[in-house]
Amino acid sequence: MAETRWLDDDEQATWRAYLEGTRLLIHALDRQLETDSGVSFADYELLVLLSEAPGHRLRMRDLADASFTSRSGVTRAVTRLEDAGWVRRVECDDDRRGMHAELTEAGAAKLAEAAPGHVSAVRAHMFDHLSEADRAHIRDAYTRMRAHLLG
Amino acid sequence: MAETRWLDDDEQATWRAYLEGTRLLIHALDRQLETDSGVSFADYELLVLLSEAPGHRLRMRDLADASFTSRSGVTRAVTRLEDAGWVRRVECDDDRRGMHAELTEAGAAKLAEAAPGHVSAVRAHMFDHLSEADRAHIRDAYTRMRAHLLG
DNA sequence: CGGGAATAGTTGACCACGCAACAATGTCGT
DNA sequence: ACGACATTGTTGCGTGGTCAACTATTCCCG
Repeated sequence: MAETRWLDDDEQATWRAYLEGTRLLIHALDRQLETDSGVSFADYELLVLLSEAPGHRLRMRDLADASFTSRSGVTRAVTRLEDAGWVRRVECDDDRRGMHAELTEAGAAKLAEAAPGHVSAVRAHMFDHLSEADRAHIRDAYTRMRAHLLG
Repeated sequence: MAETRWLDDDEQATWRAYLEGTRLLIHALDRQLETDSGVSFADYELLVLLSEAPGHRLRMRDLADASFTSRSGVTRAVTRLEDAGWVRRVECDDDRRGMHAELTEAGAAKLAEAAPGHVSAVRAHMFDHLSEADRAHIRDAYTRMRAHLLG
């Protein structure tokens, strides 16, 4: 085991700013969505994923993968969204184990209602503070990190 | 209400890469700490904060602020850490409402044991993928975002 | 084919966290 | 000095999440 290479001051500052900024950002977005539209950030993202899928539907499994959460988490989230009337479960006809989660009209409407405020908040809290160069570096860096972590 | 300015493709890509990369990163760090040292990432951060504080102790309130979590969260986390023997509660002598959370010897030892692996993971999953320029942009951008969100 | 292994989704048990309410204590203006 | 108000830490409650176990179904290889 080699000697540990600790973070220098600059790396420390980067790490802390990133962690704390991210925590504050997510919290702010969550509160904005919750108070303005009655949707949590996590649920909002599920609705977005469904809205982008062909036929506005996704297998439970794919929804779990796409949202980077566990399958049981998706099961419960979809039940929640179903109770709210924003999603319905549809059986697969080619796989009798399978279930689709499908966006309802009400779900699409809720998304349309919530989206503008959310996008504004993302701009106000993040993109408005980024230069073109900042954004390019962040995009490329996190794209690499994501690829590495998925590998 | 003005027309919503949606995210363009580049902003979308940035946002998704950042969100997903962050989620994967935190998850990876959490698992590394949990499996190698039996500490959650959240608890690890509390130990770090205490280790950096004068006298290895912090008021509950300050610990909550520094960790960006709620007070009740800190109360329960400290109870958890106390049960593990890594932290002890010490009454304030200048404020009878007050409580200090103080790092124990065992807590310091646990931190010393966990830190190298954690730092290695942070390097492997994040800093190794960042150029000097990437890091500078991320540091500055998130520092601004954090300041804005704290304002 | 047929049967073991893999996969889909759900559920139960458990844990972590936030909010609101609370008692205890401190602070401050008048 | 005293009463209104603020602050501290804890707790009950509700919510949301993971892991492991389970059933039902599908896959695949001998």
